[in-house]
Amino acid sequence: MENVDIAKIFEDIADLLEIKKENPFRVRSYKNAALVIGGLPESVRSIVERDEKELENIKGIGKSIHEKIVEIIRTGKCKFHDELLKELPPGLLELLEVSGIGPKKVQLLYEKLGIKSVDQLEKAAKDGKLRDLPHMGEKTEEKILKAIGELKSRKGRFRLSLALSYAEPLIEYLKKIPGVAQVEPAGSLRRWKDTIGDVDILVTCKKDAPVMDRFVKYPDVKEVIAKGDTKSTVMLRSNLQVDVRMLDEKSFGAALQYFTGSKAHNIAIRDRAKKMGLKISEYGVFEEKPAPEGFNQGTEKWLAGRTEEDVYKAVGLPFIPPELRENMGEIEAAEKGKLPRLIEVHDIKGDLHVHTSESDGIHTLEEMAAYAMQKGYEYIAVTEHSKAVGIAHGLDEARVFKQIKEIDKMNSHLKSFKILKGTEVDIKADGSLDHDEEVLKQLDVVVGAVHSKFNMSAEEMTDRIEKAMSTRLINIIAHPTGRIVGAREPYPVDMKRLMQAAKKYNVMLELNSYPDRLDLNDSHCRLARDMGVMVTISTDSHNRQHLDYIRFGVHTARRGWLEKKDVLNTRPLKEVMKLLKRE
DNA sequence: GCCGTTTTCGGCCCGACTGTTTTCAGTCG
Repeated sequence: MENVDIAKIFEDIADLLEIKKENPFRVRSYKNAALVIGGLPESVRSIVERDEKELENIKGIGKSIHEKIVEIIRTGKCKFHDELLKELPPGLLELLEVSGIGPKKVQLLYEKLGIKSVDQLEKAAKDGKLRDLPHMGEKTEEKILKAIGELKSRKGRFRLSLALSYAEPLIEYLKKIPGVAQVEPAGSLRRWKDTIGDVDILVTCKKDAPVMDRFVKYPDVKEVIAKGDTKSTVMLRSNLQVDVRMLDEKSFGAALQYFTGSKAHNIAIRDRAKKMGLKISEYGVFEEKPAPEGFNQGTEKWLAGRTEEDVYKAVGLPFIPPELRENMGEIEAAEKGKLPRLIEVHDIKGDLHVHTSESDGIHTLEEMAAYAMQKGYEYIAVTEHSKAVGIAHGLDEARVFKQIKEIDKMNSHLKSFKILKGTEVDIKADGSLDHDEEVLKQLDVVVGAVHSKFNMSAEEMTDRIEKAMSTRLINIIAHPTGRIVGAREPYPVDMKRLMQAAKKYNVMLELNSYPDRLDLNDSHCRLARDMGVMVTISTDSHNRQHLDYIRFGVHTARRGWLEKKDVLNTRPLKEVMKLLKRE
């Protein structure tokens, strides 16, 4: 029972209570609890196992939800949840996934027509039975049918890199519309989350700029979902939904802050404002003045909203970088002036995990090095697979020696750039390494990685990796959780114990920037930071363009509050060599 | 159901768009 599973139970409870027309604030409590639990860096299970009382310190979790969490951890079930599901058919929850259908409509459909599944809803809409219900007509039927079709074809969220590949050209297109001043993406895209639900773009422009007309005519638009004067929504051919909002310059910062989220962060900021007698909306920060005698409505005075800095300043805070806005301690840190000085993409001085055509890459050593130099790097480490990874043409010892010679020769011609000799040595099932000690000792950097038997238990897998580290031949553990998006779930590993071992054996953890590999996430980064384990951000490049993926890794590190000093490859070559000092 | 430097009771974030109305309810973000 992981955090996501527990969060899902509370989400279900909230939805079911809402359908039952329960107290909306009670509903919100469960929704909020789901949000909080989903965003925790540590598994609730381990918190409960360590000390149940620690749950009391988590904001948004009170007595009742606390008890339910413990119940879920102990028994794997929640009685209250089960009872609600007995009372209402589980299919009702599925109905909520149809866009345009909320709890009120679900309730109505169930009560009047006995609809309790998406299929039944589809049939009723096709038969024209919905139009007799209040607030529903023919158009509603059409909309519902369309939404059901989309739900059925929907593939879930978009990987950040994919969403960016659609969003960035659209942003350029919007910038070219006459009269447009500013165009900024907001939402989870701006927070650089691993996956994106939809894209929010904010625009300021001259009064008569034809933003909405042009936007809905963007060549990649498949369907216009809504078109208004200040807000429009379209579906791109890729099934990525995009919202564009037009704003006054005066409120651009407030809107950017509001639409960047996260929801939890904004609620906390608004709450803070309220306590200061202020109101924050997407239009700005307002001072609320009480109603004068004889009037029942007070007035409000606009205070700020032009920039995000102004908004934060109005509530007594410094600017908080979007990547931190998760209500995970950033507001408290900002209050105390203790926000991290986050790592930047340009801090990266080299890449310590790249492949060439010698194993399973497509570009040669020369080509990879040339591209890295062009990026302004000081060094790269060539880290080919070892022989156990046959599918990747892993190198045996003889080929490693051959590559060492080749690199020495190239380095002798290079001045301000160095190619480091390395390997991505396979950690075999018993924890032994796939290269002899003699070979490994001749290399500048040894990256260790698991490529087989992913179905071990967390205990076994952690033992396996720890044993490999205990040889003291490894500098870096690559893809410590092994996740490949869309291809393989992460393998289980006890991350805390792994980090303790990393500290003991002076090993660093790799944050893989490759977009398919979200294997070291922001929570892991925070854990590494708290435990004093150094991280390296690498691309695991298999062609030279992959070196540009470094920005994804850097932003994951930013979400994990990492600073320049926490990351090995922000350091100049000399320091890196010192830190890699191999005995 | 949660929370508290005005409160252990009485609040709880706010506005646009749509489709249905004829002044508004529901949904969404």
